[in-house]
Amino acid sequence: MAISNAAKPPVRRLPSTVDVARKAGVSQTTVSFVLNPKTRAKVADATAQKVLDAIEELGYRPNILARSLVHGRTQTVGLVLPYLGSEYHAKIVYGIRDTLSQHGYQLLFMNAEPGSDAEATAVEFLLQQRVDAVICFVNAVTRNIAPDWLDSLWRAEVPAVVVDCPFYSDKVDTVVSDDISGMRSAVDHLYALGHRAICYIMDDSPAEYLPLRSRAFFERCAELGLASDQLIVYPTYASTPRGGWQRHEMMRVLKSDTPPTAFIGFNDFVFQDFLALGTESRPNIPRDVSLVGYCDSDFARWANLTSVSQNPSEIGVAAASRLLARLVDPALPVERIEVQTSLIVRGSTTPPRETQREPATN
Amino acid sequence: MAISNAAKPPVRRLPSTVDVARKAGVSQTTVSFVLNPKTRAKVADATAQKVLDAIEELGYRPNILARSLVHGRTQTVGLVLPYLGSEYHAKIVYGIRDTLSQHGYQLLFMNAEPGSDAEATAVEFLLQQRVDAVICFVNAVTRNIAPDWLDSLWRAEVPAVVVDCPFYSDKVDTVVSDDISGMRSAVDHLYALGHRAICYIMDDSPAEYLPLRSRAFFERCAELGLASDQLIVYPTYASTPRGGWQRHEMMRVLKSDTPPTAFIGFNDFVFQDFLALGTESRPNIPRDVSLVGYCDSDFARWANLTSVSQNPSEIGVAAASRLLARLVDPALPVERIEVQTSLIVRGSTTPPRETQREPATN
DNA sequence: TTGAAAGCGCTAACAA
DNA sequence: TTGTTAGCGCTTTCAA
Repeated sequence: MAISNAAKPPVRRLPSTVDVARKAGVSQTTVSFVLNPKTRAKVADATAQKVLDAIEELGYRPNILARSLVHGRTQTVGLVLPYLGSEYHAKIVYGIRDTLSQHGYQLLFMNAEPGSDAEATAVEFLLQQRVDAVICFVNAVTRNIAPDWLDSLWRAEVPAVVVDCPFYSDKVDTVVSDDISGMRSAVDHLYALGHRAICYIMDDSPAEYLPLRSRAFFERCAELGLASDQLIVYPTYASTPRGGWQRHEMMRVLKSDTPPTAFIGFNDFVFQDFLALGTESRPNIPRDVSLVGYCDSDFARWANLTSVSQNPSEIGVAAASRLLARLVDPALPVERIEVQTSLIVRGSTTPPRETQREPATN
Repeated sequence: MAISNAAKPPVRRLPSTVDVARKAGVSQTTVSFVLNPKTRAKVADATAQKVLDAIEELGYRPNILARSLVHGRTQTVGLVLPYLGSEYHAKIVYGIRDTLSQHGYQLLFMNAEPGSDAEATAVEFLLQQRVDAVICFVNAVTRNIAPDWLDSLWRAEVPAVVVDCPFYSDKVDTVVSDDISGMRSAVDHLYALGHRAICYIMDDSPAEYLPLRSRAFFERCAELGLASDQLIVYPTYASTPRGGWQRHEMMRVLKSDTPPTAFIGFNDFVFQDFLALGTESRPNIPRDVSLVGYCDSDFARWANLTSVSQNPSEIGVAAASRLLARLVDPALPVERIEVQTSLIVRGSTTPPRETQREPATN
């Protein structure tokens, strides 16, 4: 507070078109004409050169704020990003950024913890900045509950797309990964290899908000007649478990009466400490046990882990494309776009050992 | 006028203070007074309520662009971020964001590949957006060569801080990690444990642009009388090597005539495939060989890897603080701020095996 | 080919 | 307590 009061620096006015015009001995209009490619031809070359010289001398730089004020458009799309360090989100954003920039839009991000007040503030700030459209992530942390800012977004009638939205919305376009077929492909892959006892490592979402992919695991197991009672619940939200916790849990399950021959993780990282461990004390992968992750992270690539890719880049492209379409025609009906997953088969999956053939199917 | 309105594309003008004023039956000034906390008291409650009702009814939302145009300040800091998926950069940005928001500044990001045209465009765009200050990263990919936009930043006389700047700049404040003492702490740690043959895994920067931490490795080895001819050069820039490449190189070195008893990596990730491997074929960590990484990434935490932390959050705080200081006093002398590293000792380092004691010191 | 002038939405003297 | 008015920097008719 003291600082914001003290922060009263002398407002240094930057050079404007008026300054440039005066220096070049022309009118403000002429300067504007020179600056705008569409009107550049209206000005004689000699005059234009004088203007350009003045611009150079003064270090003039157009003020987009003023331009946007006149045009009523900013050629800018706002994006609220919950996580900066996430490969998955990064790839989505790259897809968005590249698609938008090809169409002359700049992508402006803000970052805020998912579910925080700052997140709502960020959306509001972007709206007040008059971005032409907004892209947001609705994160799992929000527990499938539509945040308030989703409503203000809708009332603002600004073209918007929500990515990763776990719940259905009839107010705003959503782009999501096809979690269900993604998980089915993982189960089916193991089933085809001969596995009949699969342990699922899931996150600790409350049962009523179970992510689609978890629900899909149980459904597919039921359809195939597989037991799905071997489970590890990973405390994502409560607290990050100590290194070694995950390994310990997996070893415990493997030593049980009905040991699984394969694990499926709700993401790749649940296998991290299991794989990083000095191998004396853990089974061989994939000879003793098969592993399937979810996310197709860099880690999966390094660890040679079979994993379900959500094709995040395509998610980004889909989101941006939808936005561009709605920018052209705001009356488009609300849509839910599902992006297909791909199973990336690597070295962590193989048929189960012969010895475990008999008592497998339940 | 009516004609030009009809001819125009359907630019939907959002409600403005004029609309609110008309609806509330007051003047534009009154609306402005109600909106601004500092002048709110000037307006009678009854009048204010009429204004607020009108705002609610119209779905009015202030236009920051216009406000900024008047004030000449945007209360916004622009940030160009080269990598979105990097934990390290994320932690820096969180530090920046939190510090700035405490002082009433919003952080607006743009993202662009380091060294690309888009990066220069992003800086220029932010400047044209009239952000009050700019923070950039100068990445190693730029090969220690000052990018052109650094110069335009300087000429714009906008308060700016460059983070991770590998070269010295007398034009702009820089905040960097103390790479030299960071690497020295890694070498010293191993030396104190008794290691006398250390293999360094470095990136493939050309010799003349060697990162400080690599230079520091060789210098410290020389000071301690350690051989430093065992090297693995990791092709960061050329192409990401296939999984297993790194492990293969490390095994090769370990089977040489003068095997090292420890490795230091120029980051944590060079050890990833070595650690993820089915352990039959690799030595035990730390019994057979010690490992020290650099970055203190999540991976290091999982893998129980000793690593040098650059304290990225502190880097962010330092950068933001410096920016705030310069915002108050633009005449501050240019500074290079070094943030201290911390050696995080974990389970990957231990004294070398007895058998290798004799021929160690060269 | 160039210039004058009217706004875009908002703020802040200055009046009333 | 409220209103009038003059800009902030730019674009864009319309006129010269």
